[in-house]
Amino acid sequence: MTTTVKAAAPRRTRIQTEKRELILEAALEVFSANGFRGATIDQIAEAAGMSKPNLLYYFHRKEDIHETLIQRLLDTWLAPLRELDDIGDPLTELRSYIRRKLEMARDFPRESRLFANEILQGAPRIMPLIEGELKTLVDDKVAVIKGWMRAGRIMHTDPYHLIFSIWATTQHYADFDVQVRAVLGPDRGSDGRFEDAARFLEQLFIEGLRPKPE
Amino acid sequence: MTTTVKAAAPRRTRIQTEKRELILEAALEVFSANGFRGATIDQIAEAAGMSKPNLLYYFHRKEDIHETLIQRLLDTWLAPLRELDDIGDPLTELRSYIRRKLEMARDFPRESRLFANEILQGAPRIMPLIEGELKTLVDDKVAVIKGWMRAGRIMHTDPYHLIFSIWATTQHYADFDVQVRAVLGPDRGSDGRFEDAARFLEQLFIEGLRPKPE
DNA sequence: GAAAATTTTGACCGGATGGACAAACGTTAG
DNA sequence: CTAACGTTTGTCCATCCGGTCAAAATTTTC
Repeated sequence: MTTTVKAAAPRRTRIQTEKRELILEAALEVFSANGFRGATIDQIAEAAGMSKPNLLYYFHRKEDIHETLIQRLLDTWLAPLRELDDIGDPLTELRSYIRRKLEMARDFPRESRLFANEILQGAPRIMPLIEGELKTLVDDKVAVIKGWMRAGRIMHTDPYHLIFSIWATTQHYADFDVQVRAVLGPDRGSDGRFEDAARFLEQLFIEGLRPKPE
Repeated sequence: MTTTVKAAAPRRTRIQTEKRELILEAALEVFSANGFRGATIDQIAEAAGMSKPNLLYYFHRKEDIHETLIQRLLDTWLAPLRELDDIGDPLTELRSYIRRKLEMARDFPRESRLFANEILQGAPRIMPLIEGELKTLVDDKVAVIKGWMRAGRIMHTDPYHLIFSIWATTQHYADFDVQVRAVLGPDRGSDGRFEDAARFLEQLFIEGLRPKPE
């Protein structure tokens, strides 16, 4: 009963589960700040409060840590888009999608940067996921958006580029955080920045910039 | 006459000028694809068609190459924003700014990625430039945009976030190119992608998504 | 509480990488 | 022709880094 022939889930002790989690947390910090190549096992080990050989007891190779991290990431990352639903008002749906995505940039900036780092370098380690899972999901949601357009419920434009623009604008606040902060100055704290951004993006996507006739 | 007391521009032979240019071109390729840490002097030397010690004859340290590259980059990079002008129709001005910025993403993707890499890692090497030159320019243009808003010539929103959103959406096509390509599929070549993007962004920024009443 | 299994550590290895250097090789000016 | 200067190369070094290994320390199991 406890043994299966194929791909049994690795049996893990309490310590293994805890330590692996500790390592992944530390690795997220280090990878997102330095990229895969820029991060060293020693750095991760130190951030996790253990020796390098000890870390390598839990993850045999540096790449294994990275891979685990990325695999988890993508689920979290695509969750907001998965929620985009055909029922309800299209503009409201899109507005909430933008808000959710912006909240992810605020609450998980390290995950965003990890992803950005990976894509920037040509996605060497996650190309299959991009071409598979991600593309499928996008195609799916594009169909929904096209439906809205055909019904005249939102403007008629390119749905792919609409999704890209939402990704770009929201992730910008995580990936380019230092630049945003430097330009805005220290006046507004993190909360204020994201409030302003949310307000702005909502208006941009719904109304655009052309002034309404009185 | 040929000697000045302070900081004389380095006197360079013809060969030096040529070879330095060759190295910078090669380094742009390698740095933008691998990040600073991920790039090796050997790779750059090979891409430039010379031996490592020979390369080090022209640039003493890896960082020197990177620094030179980044310094040049910022000028090119901010040129489109510099052109944003108070004269002329605001919507037209913004439209051309977006188009120019998108053209830069298309024509100089390596520069875009070099910049993105640097910011992603916390801008360790160019923080002063961001807080100085870049911020000053942005503040300047924000004033212009605010004028337009006060005059009711464009919608009233946050001008800083407007600029961020233009940066984000346009640079996305350079920095996340592999993802964009993977999602769109191979149907449309580079030209088609950028045409579609330009059309979409123009509509988004000017009109937004809310359908016009008939 | 002893045997078995798991976890931790220190020492070590081989290859990559940034950089130094002196010697050799051109090139040019007098 | 040759001295001076600029350019190129082969060799070498120290450090870093990913990863191994055997032995010690600890925890779990019976």
